Formats: sequence, structure tokens, C-alpha cells
Amino acid sequence: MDVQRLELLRELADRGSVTAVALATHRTPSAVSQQLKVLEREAGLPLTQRHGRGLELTDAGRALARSATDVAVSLAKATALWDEFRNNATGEVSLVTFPTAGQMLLPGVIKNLGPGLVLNCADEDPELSDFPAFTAEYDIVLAHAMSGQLSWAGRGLTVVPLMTEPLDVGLPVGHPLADRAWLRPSDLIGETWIGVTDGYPFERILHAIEQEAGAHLSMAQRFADLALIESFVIAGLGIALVPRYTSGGGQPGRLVLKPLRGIESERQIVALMRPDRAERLAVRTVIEALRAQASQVQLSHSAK
Amino acid sequence: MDVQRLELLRELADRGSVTAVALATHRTPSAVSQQLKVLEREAGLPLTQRHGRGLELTDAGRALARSATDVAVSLAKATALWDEFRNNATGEVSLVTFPTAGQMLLPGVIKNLGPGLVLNCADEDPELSDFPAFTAEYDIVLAHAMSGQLSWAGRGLTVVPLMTEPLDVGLPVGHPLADRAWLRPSDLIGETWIGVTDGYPFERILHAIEQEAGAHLSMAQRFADLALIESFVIAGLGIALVPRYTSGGGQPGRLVLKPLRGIESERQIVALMRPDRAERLAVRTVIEALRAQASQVQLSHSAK
DNA sequence: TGGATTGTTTAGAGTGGCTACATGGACGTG
DNA sequence: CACGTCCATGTAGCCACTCTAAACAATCCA
Repeated sequence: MDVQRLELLRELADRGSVTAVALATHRTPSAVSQQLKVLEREAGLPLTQRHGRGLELTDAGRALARSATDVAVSLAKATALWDEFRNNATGEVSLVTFPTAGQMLLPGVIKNLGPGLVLNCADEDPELSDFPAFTAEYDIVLAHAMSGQLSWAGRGLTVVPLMTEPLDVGLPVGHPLADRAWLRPSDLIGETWIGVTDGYPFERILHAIEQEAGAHLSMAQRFADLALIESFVIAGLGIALVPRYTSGGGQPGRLVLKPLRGIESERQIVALMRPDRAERLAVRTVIEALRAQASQVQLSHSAK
Repeated sequence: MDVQRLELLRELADRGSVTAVALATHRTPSAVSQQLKVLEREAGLPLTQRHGRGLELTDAGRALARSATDVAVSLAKATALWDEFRNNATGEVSLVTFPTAGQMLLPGVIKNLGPGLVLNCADEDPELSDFPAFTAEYDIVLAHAMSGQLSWAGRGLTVVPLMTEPLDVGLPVGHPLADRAWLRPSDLIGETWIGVTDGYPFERILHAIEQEAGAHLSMAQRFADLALIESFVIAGLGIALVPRYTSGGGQPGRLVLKPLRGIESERQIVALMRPDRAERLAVRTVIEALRAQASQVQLSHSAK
């Protein structure tokens, strides 16, 4: 049972097509196909079956792919170990983030990384994105979800919580509610809202507000981009739910944030990784830096 | 980091010399040496160092070898998984035993194994043997030790307890103590003893008897072979400590066994394995058969 | 039906690990 | 102290394995 072949099977489980695996592993589809065939002959039972013009795993194939993850993890632990012996946390680490988390965390993280450790970042619109799917492509995936809503459970991914960020109600300066210390769901009925795009995690909170207050919120607009939402709020076109630490960056002093009481209103920001990648020393170093930066952000806000 | 090379390092840790590794892996020493060199270059730090005319591992090498075990284990789990899918517990399993355990367990085990599963057994005199060392050569090592005396701890081996066997006092028919239901250490002072060879596990019990009774036991002979000891006891030349389930096989009815009270007098029989080998389906099947046979032996004795 | 996409086959080329043999230290013994 | 032995390591060449390239087959969609 060759490890490389097992790895190929695992990639197939993650990516779903021979061509995708070939692309990801810098091989031709032919090579992948041949190796899978050899693996199947060794196993003595079919691991894949044709489905349309594509290929899918059998139950045996899926089970084997899952155990291939364990192999990859222990192998990654071994290489991490010898990286520690050389204390050599170098290499490239790739990361995707959704915009606000990137703006809040990444500059500080990159400044604090030692030489030889290169962090390649990209951002991806969270609106329609399936965060776990990105773990095939990137070492670290920054994701967010409402607390208690574990949208990435059960896929065998490593999840590292980085921080929880309160979601406040954003108001324009001079708004009637702007001199309150905090707001309750019932205060918010009758206001015009700038909402988020369907499927966006915040939506759940808005529903909770409606439920708690026993009335519907009138949703004037729906946007995905936070800066856009804020500019609407500042312009007096409505109020909106905004994350506390990442709002008002562009136009400070013109947006008032009020905490919500009566319902839990916060999002959790986590790092998602394939378990084997999570073991790499370079990756672990970046994760540590992310956690440090996150707690620093939280600290500096609670100090104010 | 190639798995095969890691495996070679692990073998080196277990066997201590390049030549031994080469012999065990059906390669020439040259091939082993070359691969270790490649591994060292990949690691970027020395993993071995010369010691006399031989070779020994550095700290880094040892650490890496240890993590190589984890890799081997997860790999073995993977192959066991697909053996389960084919429910194909076939192959060869090698086993060493000390004589009495073999006589007690192996015939029944071999009879109950399915076709295609070949169990190759050997016996090894336990007198001078370092049981853990045999795990390099055999898949399963049957070992015994006094309860509470874990002579094989801390080597990263898998230990499966099979049974605990009481050690009784063996007496010739007609001996003055032979009509007692059980014996205490103080009863045994003044008797002539047939002892075991130095270093044999039973010795500890004899010391415990001396300690408890506050007197020395007179040790007439010291033998390693149990059948020899028994024949001396039957001939009236002394009394001896004998394992309850495996004694009297040759000459039934001429040896009387009496349980000891007042000190714990039993040995524990266990199976020792390298953790990766323990995961193989064929090995696990044999272990299951051993446990079943062991509990059957215990049951049939307690029924009498 | 024709083009696009996806997996598989075949033949050929390159790489990497193995064997065989030779070399060079380290130990023990006469 | 020289000799044989034991052990690890170089060197050259061979073989096996896995990759690429290109043709092929099957399916989907327009």
C-alpha cells in the first residue's frame, strides 16, 4: 500500500475528479488514472465507479480515503518534528480570508512573521462561498459563522477558534437611538434596515430580532460588502448590523455602534484546515500568530 | 519525507545496525546506507553518528524514528481496513512463545484459525530472554511476568493481556502438607525447594515468601524447565512453585497443587507487539483467538 | 450532430533505488 | 603490532517504476 497512491485517492475524495487531482498535484490525468488503477488492483476491490463522464468513489474507496488522512497527518507530524529540531518554521503558507477578517488580522500577522516564512493571502467573497471547500486549495481558511451554528462540522477538518466578535447595531450620528447605552430587539422595530445578502451568516441574528420583538423588520437593501452597508447607514438611509471590530474603518466618527441586549449577537471567527496541513510547523506558526493578533484586537477594544 | 526511508530509520532504532536492518528488509547494507544518507540530507541535520565500528542514532534520529512508528501504525490501519472490506484475514503471522504458554494455548488457537491464515510459531527459552527484543523479529511475542512487575513498559509496544495464571505450590502425593486446602508462607519454611534459574520471574514470589515468613528457603536445585522441576517434585526431592494450568501434563495424578494464601502468587501472560503489526487484520485475528483460548482455559479450570 | 469535457489506454523516456564489488576505519587476537 | 574480521560507505550499472504525450472512448450539452 503505497502512500503516494493513498494520497491520490484522498485528493480524489476531496476534489471529485481525476482532472482536478492531476491539476492540483502537477501531474497529467493519465498518471493519476494509472496510479488509481494500480491501487485498486492492490486492494482487490473497486474503489471508484463511473458516474456520467466523471468518476466517484465507492464506499470502500471513501473509507480508504478517510484512513489515508490519518497517514497524511502522522506523516506531517513527522516532518513538523524535524522542522522543530532545526527550528525552521519556513516555507510558504497559503491563506484565504473573507474581507473583514483579513483587514483586521492579516497586516499585524504578516509583520510578526519571521524571515523565511512567506504567507500568501487571498480573499474570497464569503457570500456564496462554501468555506470548507477552500481547504483543498489553501492551507488556512478563515471562516466565520454565528456562535452555535457549526456549518463546518463533520468533514474531518481541523477547526481552530480565533475570536468571537460582537455584532452591534450601526447607526448614523444623530439618530434617535444613538444616545442609548445599548439596544433591545424591541427598540429596533419600525426602523429601516440595510440587510445582508441571502445566506449570509448575519441573517440569522436579524431573524432572531424579529422573533424576539414579534414583528418584521423592513429591509430596504441587501448588500454583501460591509463598507457599502456602512456608507448607507452613514448617509441616513437605514441602520444595520455590523461587526464591532471591523466597522467604521473608512469614515471614523460618523458611525455609532450600539450593543444589542436580549439576544446573542456575535460571530465566531475560526481557522479551517485539512488536518494534515494543520500539523505543518509553518502552518502552526501562522495559526499562533493569528491567535495572538486576534486576542490583541479583542484586548485593545475592550480597553477603550 | 519518504515513508520507506522513515521505516528504515525505525528499523535502525530497533535493530541497532545497518547490517541487521539490511538483513531484515531483504536488502544489501549499501542500499540501507544510501537511503539513510538521503534521509539525512532531506532532514538537514545528522540523524546518525558513528560509534566504534557501528552506527547509532542521534537524539533527532531517535525522535524521528519514534514518529515513524505513528506513520507505520496509521498505514497498517489503512491496510487492515481494506482487508476488512474484503473480509480477508489471511497471510502469515509469526509468533514466539515460552514453552508453557505455547503448550497451553497454541494447539487450540491453530485449530480455530480460518483457512488462509498461517501461524508460524517458535519457542524461545524464557530464562535469559529479553521479550521485547523479539518484537523486531516476530509479529506476536507471548511473554509472562509477575503481576505489577511491568518489565516491558515504556518501549512503545502494544501489550495485550491474555490471562493471569495462579502459581501454586507443587507437592508429591503423600506429602504432609498435601491434605491442606491451601498453604500460607509460614507453612513452607523448612521444606526443601526446587527453585528456578536466577532471573526467572517466579523468583520474586519465592523472595516474597521468605519475607513474609521471616526465614530463608533452602533451595536444593535450580532449573529452568518446568517438566524437569515437576519430575523432581514427584520424586519427592523437594517442593516447587508451579503454574496451575500448565503443570502435571506429563504425569497426571502424581503431583498435588495447593494454592498459596497470604501473598499474591500469579503470573500474567501477555502478548507483546510492535504497534504497527498489532493493527494488521491477520494479527488481530490471531490475538482474538489467543484471548478466547486463554479465557477458555481459565474457565475449564475454575469449573473443576 | 458536432464540440467540449472527462477518464483510459498505449508506447516511450527519465528517474530513482537496488545489487555487486571495492574501499576504509575500528576492534580483537596471536 | 600486524592480521583477519566486522561494519559502514562509496561507485558503476542495471532494472523497475512512474511520469508524459498522444490517441481513443464515453458522455454531456448546445
